[in-house]
Amino acid sequence: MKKNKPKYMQIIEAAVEVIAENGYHASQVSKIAKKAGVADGTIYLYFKNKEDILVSVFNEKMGQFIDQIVYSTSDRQDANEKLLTLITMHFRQLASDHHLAVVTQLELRQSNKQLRMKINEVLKPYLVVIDNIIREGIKEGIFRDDLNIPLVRQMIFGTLDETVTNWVMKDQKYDLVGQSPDVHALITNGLSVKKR
Amino acid sequence: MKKNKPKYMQIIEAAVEVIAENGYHASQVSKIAKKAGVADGTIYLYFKNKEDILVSVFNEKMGQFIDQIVYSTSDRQDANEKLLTLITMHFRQLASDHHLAVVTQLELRQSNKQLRMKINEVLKPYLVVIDNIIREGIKEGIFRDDLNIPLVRQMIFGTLDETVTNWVMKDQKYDLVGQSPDVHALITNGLSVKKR
Amino acid sequence: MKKNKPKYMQIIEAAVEVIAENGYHASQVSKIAKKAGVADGTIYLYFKNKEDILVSVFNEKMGQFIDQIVYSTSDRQDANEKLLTLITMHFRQLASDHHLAVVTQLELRQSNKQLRMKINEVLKPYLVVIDNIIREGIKEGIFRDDLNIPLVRQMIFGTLDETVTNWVMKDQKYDLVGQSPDVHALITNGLSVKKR
Amino acid sequence: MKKNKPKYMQIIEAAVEVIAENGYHASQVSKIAKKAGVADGTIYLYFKNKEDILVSVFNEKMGQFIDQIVYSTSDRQDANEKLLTLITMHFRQLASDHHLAVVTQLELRQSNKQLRMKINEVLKPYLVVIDNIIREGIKEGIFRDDLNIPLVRQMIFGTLDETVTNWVMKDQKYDLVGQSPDVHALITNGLSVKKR
DNA sequence: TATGAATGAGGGTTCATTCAT
DNA sequence: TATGAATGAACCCTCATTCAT
Repeated sequence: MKKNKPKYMQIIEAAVEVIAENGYHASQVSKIAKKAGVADGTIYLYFKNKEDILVSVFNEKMGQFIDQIVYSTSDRQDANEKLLTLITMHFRQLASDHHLAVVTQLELRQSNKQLRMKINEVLKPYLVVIDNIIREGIKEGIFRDDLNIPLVRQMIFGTLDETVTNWVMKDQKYDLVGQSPDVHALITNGLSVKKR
Repeated sequence: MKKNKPKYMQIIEAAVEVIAENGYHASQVSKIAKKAGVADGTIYLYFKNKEDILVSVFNEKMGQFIDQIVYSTSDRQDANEKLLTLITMHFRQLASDHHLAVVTQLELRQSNKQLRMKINEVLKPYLVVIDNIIREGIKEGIFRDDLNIPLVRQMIFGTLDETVTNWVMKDQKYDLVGQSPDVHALITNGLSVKKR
Repeated sequence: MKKNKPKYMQIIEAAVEVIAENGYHASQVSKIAKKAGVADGTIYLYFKNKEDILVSVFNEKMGQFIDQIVYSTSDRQDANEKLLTLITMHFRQLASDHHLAVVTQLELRQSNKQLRMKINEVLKPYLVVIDNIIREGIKEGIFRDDLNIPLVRQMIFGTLDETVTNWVMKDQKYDLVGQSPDVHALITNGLSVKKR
Repeated sequence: MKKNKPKYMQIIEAAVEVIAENGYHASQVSKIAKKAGVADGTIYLYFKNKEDILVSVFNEKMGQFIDQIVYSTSDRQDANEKLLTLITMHFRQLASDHHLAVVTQLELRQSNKQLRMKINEVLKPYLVVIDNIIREGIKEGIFRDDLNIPLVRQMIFGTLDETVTNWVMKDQKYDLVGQSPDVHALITNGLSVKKR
C-alpha cells in the first residue's frame, strides 16, 4: 500500500500547502515536488497524474475530517445534540487548519466537473451521517416527521458550506466556531416566531 | 454603449453555450468566436480579454436573474410570501435555462479567486434583497427578532445554492421548482416539531 | 501626384511623431492614422502598406536633408570648406529636429533588410555628394591623390553617423554642432602628429 | 554554470544561423529549437525568454570577438601597430564568419532600444580598448595631444562599422581584410596632403 | 526507487489590411 | 474619397509527463 510509505503523505501535505499559498492554478507539480523535497518524477511513482494528487488530498484530509465528526457524534444522546456537535466540529476543524479551509472552500472548487464528481464521492459518508441524524431526530419525535430528508441534508450542508466559505472569503477574520449555536438554532427552529 | 451592439450579446450567448458544453477550462476564445459567428479578433472589440467575457456573462445573466427576483418580490404582501417567491423564482429561472444553470453552478466556480471576487460583487444586490426580506419579516412580527441577519442570509443562499447544484449534478433529472414550498417550509420552520 | 494632396504630408508628419514617441515596433498604423486625424482605411489610399509609409517618411525627410546639404555645399570655394559645411549641416539638421534624429538614428534601423535597402537608395545622392567633394579635393591638390574613394566615403559617413547616434543615445544632452570643427579636423588630418 | 552545458552553445549557434538566414523578425523560437535539435521547451531551460537568447548570442560572440582583439593588441609595440592590428582583427573575424557578420551588422540592429542598450554594454570593453590605444599613442608622441578621445573613438568605431556594414550589404563580395592598411592610413593620416 | 533534463502540445492576443457603406 | 468595423494569421511560453540513468 503506497499510502503507508512516508513520501505519500509528504507529498499530500506539500500539495495542501502549495495550493493554499499559490492557489489551484498556480500549483504546478514541480512546486509540490520541491516543497515535498522529492524530484518531479518521484511524484509519479505515488500518483497517477496531477488530478490524482488533488483527489488524494481531498480523500486524506476529508477522510480525517469526516472520521472526527462520525466519532464525535456517535456517543451523543439525542439528534439535537448530535446536530450541534456536527456543526461545531465542522467549523472547528476548518477553523483550526486555515490551509485546509482555503483549499477545500476555494481552491479545489476550481477543478473541473470530473474531479468534482470524485470529490463528491469522498463527501458521501458525511452526507450519510447527516441523513442518519435527521432520521434519528424524527424517530425520537424531536424533528417533524414530514421532512424531505435529501432536502434537509442539502439545507444543512449548504448552510454550513456557505457559512465557512463566507468566513474564508472574509479572510477568516471573525470567530467561526462561535456561530455554531446560532446556526444550530436556525436549522432547528427556522425563522418564524414560535407558535404557542 | 457596446451592450446595444448586437455582436455583444451574440458573443455573450455563445460564451454561455460554449462554457456549458465544454466546461470552463476548455472554453477557448476561438471556440466562442466560432459559435458566435465572428472572427477571433472581433471578440476583442467588445471585451478587454477572456476574463472580461466571463465576468460579462455573469453580469448580464445574473443581472437579469436578480432583476426578475427584485421585481417579483416587490409587490408581495408579507415577508413570508416574498421569501417563497424568491425561492420559486430562483429555482424557476435556473430550471428554465439549463445552460445557464450549468455555467453558474459548476463552471464559473472554477475561476480563480480574483474573478470570483468580481462575481461576488454582482451577487451583492441579491444578498441585499434577502437581507431586506428578513428585516421586513422581523418588523412584521413574522420572524424572530433575535436573528443574526448575515447568518440567516448565508443559510438561505447556501440552501438554495446547494439545492440547485445538487439538481445540476444529478443532470437536472427531477423537478426543481416543485421543491420550493418544502424549502420554504424548512427555512421558516426549521426541523423541530412545533411547540404548542 | 498623391504627394501634393494635403493628407499625404499629414500622414508622413504623424508617422514621424508616432515613431519618435513610441518607437518603431509600437507604431501601429492605427496610431499614425489617429495622430494624422484620418481613418485607418484612409492611410491605404495614400500608401501601399505600412512599409511604404516608412520608406516615404525617409524619402521625404532625408530628401529635404540632402537637398539642404547639396545646396549649402554648392557655392563653397574649396573641398575643405565644403567638407566642413557638410559636417556642420549634417549635425545641425538632426540637432534641430529631435524627432527626426531619433527616427533616423534609432527607430528606422529596426526595419528589416529589405526596407533598409530601400532606405539606402534614398541615401545614395548624399554619398555621391561626399564622393564629389573628395574628388574635388584631390583635383585641387588639397587631398592625397592615392585615396580609395569608397573607403573614404565610408569613413566620413560612418564617423558622422556614429557621432550622431552616440549623441542621440546619450539623450542629446550635449552640443552636437559644436563638434563639427573637431570632426572635420580628425577627418582631414587624422590622428598623427604632423610631419614637418 | 549553464554555459558549460553543451545545449547552451548548441542553441546559441543555432540562433546565429537562424537569424542570419531568416532575419531578426522571422526568427521564431521554434525555428531556433529545430535547428538546434532540441524541443521548444528546452530553450527555456537555458534562456529566460527570446530576448535573452539574442542578448546571449551577442554576449558570447562579441565576447570572443573582443577577447581576440584585446589579446592580439596586448603585445604590440606602439599604438600605431596596435591600431592596425585592431582594424585587421576586427575585419578578419567578421570576414571569417559570414553568419556572424550578418547578425551583428544587420539583424541585431533591428532590436528595440532596450535590447540595444544591453548590446552596447557588451561593446563597452571594446571601446575601452580603443580609448587606451589612443591614449598610448598620445603618450608615445605618435598621436596629436589635442585629440578629443570620445570623438576619435567614435570616428574609429564608426569607420570600421560602416565599412563592415557596406561589405555585408554588398553580399561580402570583396576582400574586407585587404582594406585594413588603407583604413589604418586614413585614420592616422586623414585626407590631407602631408605638409612637409 | 529516485532523479531531473527533456519534451511538445496548446491558446490568448495583436494588428496590418480589407471592404461594405 | 473617406470611413472604421471586421478579419484571421501568427507566435511566445508554460508545465504535466516521460524516460534514460
